[in-house]
Amino acid sequence: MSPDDRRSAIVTAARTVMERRGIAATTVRDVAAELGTSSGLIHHYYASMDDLLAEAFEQAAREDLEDTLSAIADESDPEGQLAAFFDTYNRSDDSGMQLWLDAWAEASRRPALRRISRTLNEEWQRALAGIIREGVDAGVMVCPDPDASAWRILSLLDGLVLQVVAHGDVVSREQADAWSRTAAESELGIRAGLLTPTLAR
Amino acid sequence: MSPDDRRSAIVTAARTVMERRGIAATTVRDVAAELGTSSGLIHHYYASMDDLLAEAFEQAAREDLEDTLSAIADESDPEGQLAAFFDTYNRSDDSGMQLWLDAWAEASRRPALRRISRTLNEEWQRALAGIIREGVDAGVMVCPDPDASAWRILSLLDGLVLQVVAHGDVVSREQADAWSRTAAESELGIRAGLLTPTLAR
DNA sequence: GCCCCTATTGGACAAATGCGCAATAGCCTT
DNA sequence: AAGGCTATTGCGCATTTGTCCAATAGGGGC
Repeated sequence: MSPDDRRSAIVTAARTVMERRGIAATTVRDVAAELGTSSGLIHHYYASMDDLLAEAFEQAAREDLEDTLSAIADESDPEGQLAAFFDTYNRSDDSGMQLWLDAWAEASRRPALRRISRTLNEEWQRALAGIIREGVDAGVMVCPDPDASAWRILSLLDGLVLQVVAHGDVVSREQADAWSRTAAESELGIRAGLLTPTLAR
Repeated sequence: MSPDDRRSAIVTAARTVMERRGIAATTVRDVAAELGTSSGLIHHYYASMDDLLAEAFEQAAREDLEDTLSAIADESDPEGQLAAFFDTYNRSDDSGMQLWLDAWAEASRRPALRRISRTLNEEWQRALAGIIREGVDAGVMVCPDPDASAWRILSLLDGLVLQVVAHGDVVSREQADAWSRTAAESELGIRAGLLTPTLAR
């Protein structure tokens, strides 16, 4: 197997294990077992476990982001883009959010992870702020501070989904989805119900 | 030292280590060293490390909650109670929030921790929902669904403070504070500026 | 067909961890 | 003063972890 393919296979295996066991609990041997190879091979390609974990998290998280960005790009009007944002965000499964919980908790102690986590969070916020700015320019949204609104909408969504993933039934996935859409409608001064899940319409 | 005092001293030491190293990274030996005793003593009082971590987290988190509850109780009108809620929430330092990040991340893997984390989150939400209901009854707040609003306000606050603690300067503490107060004002239909930090008034 | 380069193996190693246990020390009762 | 109960010690054990390294295999260039 070529070095590039091998590196890619290792990262993929690491992602699989990470989603099952969590970032902190992912071990070299787990990844090797998932690959069906030896643990020494992992270190032949990655200098340290931290490097591998950081790269695996980045790839998984960036993939989710790219999914959302491309779904946004498929829509022409700002309202459609915003709806697509919520659709793709809530379509992703719980394991993706569990990864984020791990990353946020570990961020203050692992510099490599913090940088990646922070950068990706900023990109999510930027994407959202961009939609809002377009909406304001097009006159379909009202927002005095798109950056602040983007942080608020994103943080509310994160905070609600966090409850779903960490605690189960305290808040349901559907409530987290519906409540965050409603809050966004109010935040951006758009018609109530406009952001109802496009799948359900 | 009496058993009760000893148990309490162990939990206090565990909290100190937890705030420094994080929940997952707190070891029996760390706690013993913090206490200046032996590791065997810890196991004489706590059957497992998980039990100790759960109890230490519960104590730390409950203390924060009680602080807020008593600050709320000191206020007579709902608006004052809501302002007190934000005041005490934001007065607590980052280490408290770091504990919550750890707890949320570990919740899905440690049953004892999940139960406590979930229960405490529900108590926070109940306290907030209670204030809102009083406000609605008194005619000073408008809210069709106090439970949902409480979850939204709490989750937004958590989501914003999460950014502060995990990533540093992405969002400032002051922004997290101000933005969440503004959102609450809008959510509950109360006058903008009414929730401005009471300390700053 | 031979040889070298590197991907790959499989285990060694030290450090760290939770937990248990036999021995000790210190206090309270009698 | 004696004795017993228990808090406390200090170490040992088994396990798990990241990391490293000498040995092997296998394939592509001469």
